[in-house]
Amino acid sequence: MSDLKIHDQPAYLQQLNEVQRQAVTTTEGPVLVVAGPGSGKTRVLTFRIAHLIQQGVPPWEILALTFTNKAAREMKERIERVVGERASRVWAGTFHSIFARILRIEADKIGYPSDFTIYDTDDTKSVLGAIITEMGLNKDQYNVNFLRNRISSAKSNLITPKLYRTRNDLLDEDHMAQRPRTVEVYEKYMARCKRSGAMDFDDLLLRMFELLQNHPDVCDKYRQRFRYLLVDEFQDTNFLQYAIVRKLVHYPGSPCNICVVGDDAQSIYGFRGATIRNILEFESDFKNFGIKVFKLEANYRSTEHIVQAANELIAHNTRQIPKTIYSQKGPGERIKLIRAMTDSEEGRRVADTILELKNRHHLRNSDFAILYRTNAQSRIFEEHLRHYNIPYRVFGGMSFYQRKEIKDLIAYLRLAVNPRDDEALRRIINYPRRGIGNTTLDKLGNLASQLDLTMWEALPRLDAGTRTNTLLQEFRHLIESFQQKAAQTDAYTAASYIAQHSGLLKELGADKTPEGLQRFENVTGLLDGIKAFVENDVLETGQEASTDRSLAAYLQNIALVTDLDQADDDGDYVTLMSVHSAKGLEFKSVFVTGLEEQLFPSYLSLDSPEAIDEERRLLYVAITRAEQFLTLSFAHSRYRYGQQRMCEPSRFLSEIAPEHLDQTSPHGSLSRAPFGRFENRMGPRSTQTQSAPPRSGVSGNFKKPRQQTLRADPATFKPSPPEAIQPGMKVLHLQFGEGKVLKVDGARDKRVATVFFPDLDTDQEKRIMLKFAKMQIIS
DNA sequence: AGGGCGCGATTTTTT
DNA sequence: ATCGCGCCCT
Repeated sequence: MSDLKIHDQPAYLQQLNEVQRQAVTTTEGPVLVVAGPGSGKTRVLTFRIAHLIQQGVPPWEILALTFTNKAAREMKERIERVVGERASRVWAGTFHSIFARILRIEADKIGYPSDFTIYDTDDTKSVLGAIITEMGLNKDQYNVNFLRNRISSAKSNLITPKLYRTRNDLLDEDHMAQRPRTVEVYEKYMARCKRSGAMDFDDLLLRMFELLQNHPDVCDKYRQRFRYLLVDEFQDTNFLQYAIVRKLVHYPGSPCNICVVGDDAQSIYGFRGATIRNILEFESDFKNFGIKVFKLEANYRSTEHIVQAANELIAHNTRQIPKTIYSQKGPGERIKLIRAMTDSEEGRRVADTILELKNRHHLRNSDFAILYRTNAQSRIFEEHLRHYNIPYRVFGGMSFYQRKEIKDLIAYLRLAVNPRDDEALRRIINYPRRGIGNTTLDKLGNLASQLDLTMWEALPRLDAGTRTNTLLQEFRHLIESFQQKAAQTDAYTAASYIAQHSGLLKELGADKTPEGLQRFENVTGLLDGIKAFVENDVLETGQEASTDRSLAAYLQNIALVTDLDQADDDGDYVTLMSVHSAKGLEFKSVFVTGLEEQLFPSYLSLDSPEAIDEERRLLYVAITRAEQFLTLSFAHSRYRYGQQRMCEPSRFLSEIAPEHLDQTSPHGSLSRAPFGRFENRMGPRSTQTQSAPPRSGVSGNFKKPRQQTLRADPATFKPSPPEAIQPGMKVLHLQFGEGKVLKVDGARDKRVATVFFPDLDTDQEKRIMLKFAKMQIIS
């Protein structure tokens, strides 16, 4: 901050160090930002976008691609803080959601309906299962998980079925693996998805690439449109994602305003196709466009021992971008090492250490994270935390949207929007049971592939005997009535009609076991979420006003959302998660556990140097999550697969200089007094979504306002017509109480009022979409 | 059509 | 140990 011209600069630029500032203000031409952990990466990215807008770039000409919805949301929020509402016009989102949006617009050009269905991993496996059954293949040999991986990685490397056929190396591999017909499965799979009007996650990328490749006019349109392109976590991109990015910016005469931000040392998703080469070779790829490289090496997160240990560790990797991360926070404490005899002792001592640190440094539960390589390790920590009454929350595991009952209802909803969705149909044609058994289903499947139709289309042509025919016809009428509802009413009306008339609610309601009750609640929770989607009148930060409240719109919203995105951050609990899930997070105190050979590094990585390097990066990520206190732990024996096994300390431990480690026993006088309230999740393997109903995909924030004096009574509440609402008026909002209208902008359906609600304790200023507003004018 | 039993697998995971 | 799946029996 020694720049003399500092006072001439906008406030946001003054919050940056020299390198960061250059990375933000070098707006033209290709830029690579190598961002070490805790180096202010997100700040650079968001300020850069804000800066572009301040410089007069129209927000809609900026495309920012991320990997998670959470990252995209945070980015938009932070941009809005600098440039205000204009932020909502920036195209910021995940690769998948942005491309889905474009593909829906351009759907007709690639022979898809614009309301195409998005298949998740389960749907994909189910399609593959049907194909191998139909082809009469052995399902151990042609294992669906293998096939899914193989196809996914082919797509991620831009290998279409046609190209696959020409690739002798791949065909040979399949032959050697006794799976010579893999390419046929791949072809059939693609054809089926197309026929069903469905795309899987990889297709969203592949079809995007093909759209740009095969339609020069469309390609030009988006090249013109997105004059400025930014990519977050670039080290996690796969070949296909990079190919799309290149397509958009790498062409003769391109202004080539692309900025990629990432850290090769934090590339930990190689197993799902991410290729570290993208970032390593980015510089040479854009040399001709005059690329500038900025390295953010100042770490504002962690103390010196932690940063240096991380540096030493990662120095053992080959192939990396040279950089030296240095701490800005003083030496701090040494890294504690726990050597335990057993996994159970490890658990106990981690819990002990948490109590001790809480005591000595006045930390909150939420300042702690326990990280592990595999999710199976969480159980022991849970037991010990429970024993000490330390509240905790386990991340990972089954998400809300993966639960069977949720997927069942969603399958009905999907079918109502797109009856060609074979996977949805297969899932619910006989659930709840309506006498359409496997025999009939097989016949239907065979007929469909014979006629090259979807099952829905083949349904009326199937003759399965008088009795079954009647049942099938009833089913058709049922779905047709759902289709009608979906087309004519809003998402909630349609969904509750469907939940009721499909018999799903009745079926679930009949089960009075605790699990059955939970399932019923999950489904009603989903319906509540849909209701919130329909009634939602609050325009979230960075959101564009959208007035579509149809079932189709709802499904499009949830298809690319996980409930990890909506993890509520209130509550004081210790975080338990895998190292992978911890990426991007930070905690005052971090425990990295199970540092043993075969576990961390994983036994599956032992025979490949590249895989070991990725494990090392994984540990690098884990270590650099810690701000002040880092504890590493391992056990000499551990139960694995029901057997107690001896284990060796991880090789990675010896790669950290002993001077950073504090190996003295942490046990002085330890208070065993229980801290915190007992508020653990119910079961040992619970997830963070235990009881929380999902929030609407569009809006999120439904914090209940405090009960205050001026609260609307739903019984007497009469919403005023939206047209009547004008700036300066006092209004009563059904949810937020009394408020004052500050301004109204937008036109017709998209009118948005900015209202100040004094009764709320946070986010008092809300942007309310008047079309859906539940507000009554007081004066 | 559904329940029960036995066998095999079991890193990490956004979208 | 634990869970999911597939097969077989009722």
